[in-house]
Amino acid sequence: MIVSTFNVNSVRARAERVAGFLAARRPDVLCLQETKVEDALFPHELFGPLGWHVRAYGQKTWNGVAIAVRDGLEEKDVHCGLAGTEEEAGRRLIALTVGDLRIINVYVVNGQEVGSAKFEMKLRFLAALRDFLADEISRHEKLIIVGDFNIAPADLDVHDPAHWDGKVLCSAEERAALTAMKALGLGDLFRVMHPEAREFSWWDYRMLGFPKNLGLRIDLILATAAAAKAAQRCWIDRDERKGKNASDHAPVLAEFG
Amino acid sequence: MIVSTFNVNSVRARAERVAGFLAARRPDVLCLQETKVEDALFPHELFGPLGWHVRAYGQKTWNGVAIAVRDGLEEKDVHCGLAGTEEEAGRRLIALTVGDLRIINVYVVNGQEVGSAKFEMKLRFLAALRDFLADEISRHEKLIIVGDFNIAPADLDVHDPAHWDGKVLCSAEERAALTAMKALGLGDLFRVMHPEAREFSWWDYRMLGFPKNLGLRIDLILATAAAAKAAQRCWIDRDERKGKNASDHAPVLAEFG
DNA sequence: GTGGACTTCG
DNA sequence: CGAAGTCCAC
Repeated sequence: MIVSTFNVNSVRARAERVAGFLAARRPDVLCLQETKVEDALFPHELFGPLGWHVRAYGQKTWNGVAIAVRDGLEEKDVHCGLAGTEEEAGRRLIALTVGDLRIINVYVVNGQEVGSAKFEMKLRFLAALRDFLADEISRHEKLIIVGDFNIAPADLDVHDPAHWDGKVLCSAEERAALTAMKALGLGDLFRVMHPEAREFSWWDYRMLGFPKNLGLRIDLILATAAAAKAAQRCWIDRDERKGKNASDHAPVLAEFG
Repeated sequence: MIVSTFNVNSVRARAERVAGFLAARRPDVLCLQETKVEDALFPHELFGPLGWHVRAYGQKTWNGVAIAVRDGLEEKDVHCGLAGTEEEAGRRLIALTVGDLRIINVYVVNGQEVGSAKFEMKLRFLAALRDFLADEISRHEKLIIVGDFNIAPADLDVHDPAHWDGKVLCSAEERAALTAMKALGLGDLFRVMHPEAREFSWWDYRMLGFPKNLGLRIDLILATAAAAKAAQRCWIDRDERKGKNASDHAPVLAEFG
């Protein structure tokens, strides 16, 4: 089974790209972030004819997550929202179970700048996410949490560590919050499988970020030991960031046996 | 020689449509209205590779006219602007000569509503245009003035004359102003060649105007006797209004021998 | 640099 | 309905 995470930066603006990705990679489960659309307007007509059905949890303008599940597979225990964070942070989490795999899809708040009010909000969000995860892990042995974490775990995940040192997405506090989540028993699947690879999943639209490969790896798949044991591959589909009308993120994929 | 007039409703938003039109119809001269772009940002890169060069006279957001001339043909006596109208009406006129044919390209003000301040401004614009034309005609025997006149000359040019009776684009005052221009010795080429045809060149984007054919013929080619004598055909390219990303106007074309 | 919301205009 | 501007976020 292939699970993918993809921050699409508007599912409506990215319609053809997402359709092309589904047709080319045929993930069994596709977790989307930054759908930027309220549920009533979610473009189900994009997914249905291709053979996927979608659980969406979105809002106007910002944020929004969704999970597309390939027809034939059945999802259960769908859960929307991260309690206590939504008033200030919006709709950023959806979870469901396919077979014996619990899948949590999250869009972590960006945090704008270290020390800002939004940065404090990000830390609160990460604390709430850790608590939520602890509970989920206690009830699901085989679990993954995927999405845009807006944190580059280590210097190897940054094109220019000196330039990014201490900045938002790379600060010690954010990395500590991610470490606290991993301490619940989660492994960073791409890094486990590629201990030395300097690959990225996000490149700023500005300043020729992608052509110059000025990227960060902030889109992650964290897996419990039971899920990681089943994992066969984990890779970043860098090609999806190429060309016109691309998102600023590339999808990350993992195959489970 | 084929001359065409086309209100593109933004030359940048219409880039692919305009390129397709040039490739398909290969007009020697293409007069554009509502380019909606200042000259420094005019998309010359759209025309150059296809084999046309452009004289533009535009502004931000509104109005703007341009003339594309096929490479190999040379334009002279380029004239921009209609004196005395620009402060209130913006950039709406450009003229040039190709061979012995004087070509004036105009985007007449819309006028919003009969009796409004903008309607009075439209009448002032039409008066200034008449004076300008009188002078041009005195100096150029073979002359055409093409563009979006925002006037349907007669009831035959209106899908529902009763509904439009007296309204802006169809009022007696506007039609009288057009008649005054024609009185300088200009013929409405499409009407001269198709005395009975009920064809339109503009359909409102709203209320399914095109699917229901709720159109008006407001895009005209007026020709002096010498120019009309050389005219072989005049037609409206209604197909260009079809499909996605179309302008609300169709191009009008004329072939001169 | 790209997207969405809102406003203005036709 | 669909342009472009302004504003805001990332």
